Amino acid sequence: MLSPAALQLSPTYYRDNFQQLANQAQRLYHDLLTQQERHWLAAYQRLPLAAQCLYVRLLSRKGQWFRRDKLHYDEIDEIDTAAQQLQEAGLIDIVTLKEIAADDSKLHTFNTQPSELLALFTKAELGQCLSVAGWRTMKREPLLQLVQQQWPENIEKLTHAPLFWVCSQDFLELLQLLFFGHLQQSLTDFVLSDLGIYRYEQYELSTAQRLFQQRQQLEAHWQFERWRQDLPELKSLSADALQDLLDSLPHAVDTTMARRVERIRLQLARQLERCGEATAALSYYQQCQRHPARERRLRILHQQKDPQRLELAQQMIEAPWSEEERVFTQRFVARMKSDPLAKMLEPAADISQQQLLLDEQGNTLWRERGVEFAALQSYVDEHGGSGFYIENTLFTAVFALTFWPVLFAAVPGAFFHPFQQRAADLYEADFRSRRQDIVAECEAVWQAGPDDWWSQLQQTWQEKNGLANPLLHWPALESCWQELLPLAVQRIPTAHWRSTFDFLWQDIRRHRSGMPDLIVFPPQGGYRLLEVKGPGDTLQPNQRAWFAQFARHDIPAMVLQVRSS
DNA sequence: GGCTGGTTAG
DNA sequence: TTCACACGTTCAA
DNA sequence: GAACGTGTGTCTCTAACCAGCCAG
Ligand SMILES: [Mn+2]
Ligand SMILES: [Mn+2]
Repeated sequence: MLSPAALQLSPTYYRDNFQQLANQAQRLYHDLLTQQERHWLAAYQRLPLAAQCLYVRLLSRKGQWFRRDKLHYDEIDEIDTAAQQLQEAGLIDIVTLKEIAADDSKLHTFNTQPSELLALFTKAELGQCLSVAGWRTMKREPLLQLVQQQWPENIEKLTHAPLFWVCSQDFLELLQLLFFGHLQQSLTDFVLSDLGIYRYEQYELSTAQRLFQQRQQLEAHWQFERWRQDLPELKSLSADALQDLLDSLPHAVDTTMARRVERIRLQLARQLERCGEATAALSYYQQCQRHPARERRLRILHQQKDPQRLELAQQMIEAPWSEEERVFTQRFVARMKSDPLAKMLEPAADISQQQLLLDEQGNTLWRERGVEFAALQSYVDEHGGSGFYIENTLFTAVFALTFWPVLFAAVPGAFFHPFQQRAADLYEADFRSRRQDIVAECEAVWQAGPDDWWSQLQQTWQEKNGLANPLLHWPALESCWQELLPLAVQRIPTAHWRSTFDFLWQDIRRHRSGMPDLIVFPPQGGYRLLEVKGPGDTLQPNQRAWFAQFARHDIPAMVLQVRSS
């Protein structure tokens, strides 16, 4: 394990990171940039180091106004010189409150509200400098109201020090978008990685394929990502507001954007349903081609006794979009009381259940560490052997370690910046087929036999330990891995591994969750998966999908109904 | 003077 | 940018 | 019983710093 203290950043780390963003944009996307953007980048690149540093410091802070007298950076000796150079390069403006107060047009030029400038000062400064009677007892809000009313009278008394105005946050945003492909990651990711807080696989970056080919595509993404970022809490929105948002969703310009737009369309439509507008939601669900759009539609149509429900149900039975949808449809249609449809259903696989009564000690464990640990201890006490509380972690981990080279293979477009925890297309349907050769190599290892496979797993576990991977929760397994892995490899038959891996391959995104809580290894050999359920809990849809899969492949899984005695 | 939430930094 | 559980409410059968 | 909403704990990167607020 790397200790964070051992990793030191350069004094100008933030500028160096920004430099990487700028360089990549200029190298890969020069032809997609506007004249203004090119000039901006060129102006930045011509600056001396100290000015670049000051600029990036300011750019990465909130707001566009800064007080000179509040800026202190150890690594920038002459802030005023640097600021002067930035002004000459046209990257910032330097202005005093006196100048702003004297010229009405200044606020307009700087696209600024008085409140943005007042935000630079504390309550005490506002009250004392502007001689507001009784400011000490006022809250900040009413004080601001008062001061704004007398704007611009006397405001120069707040400070004689210059103010810096930085307007090009948009450009930084553009660089982020070009580098990461979205706006969720930022310069912070460089730091966290350099500090060793996040550690990423050293995959090979894809240079052949750009994220954006045309300015129009770039603009569409930019606008959408910004819109997405500013989206308010859905819960706070009225039905009308939701409909407006739904109607203003953009047309996607590529499959990536289409996926993101549709995800939001589903969320908005679902929220619209919660507002009691089920009928309106129907038409939005109809535009969606992914789960749970048809599930929601079928529920609504059924509730409204709409005749169309039969046709929809039939389509869903015949060609489900996902295992979760298939499992839902099978159960739901059974309750729809439609003879023709009922004939189309698969025979329902029964899920074996067992009761588990907890003693006094078990009840204590339940309260203190959760129902799963209580069930685990009680079961192992009674039946002997050993057991582990693993939920999704064991199977996704063994899968990820077995196919590690596949997950991080350098396929065109899969990796385009150094801070990805997964390939861009990991959750796409053709992920596996695009890497078929490497899949075959990895399968050869695990099918070579338990010993070869086991040592390969151990080696990858050691080698990759701690590297970011959505299928691997390292800390959760750390304490039990050495004990658990040999048992798992010996006791779980190859055929079961195969069907489990196949199921994961089928839909990595959805099938990474829903696996049972416990795995137990009885003294007489074999293994068993146990899903623990307290009194008020039943199988979730994704858990049903896994249990259906277990039934198809004779994998020993059951539900443990836990009751306290 | 303690508590809290937002911002900044590495 | 999670995942799962517990608990309470509502609704329909 | 089914479906749903909500709160909770787990996970969250962490710590310093600052302003605002309020109880005493
Ligand atoms: Mn669970
Ligand atoms: Mn459970």
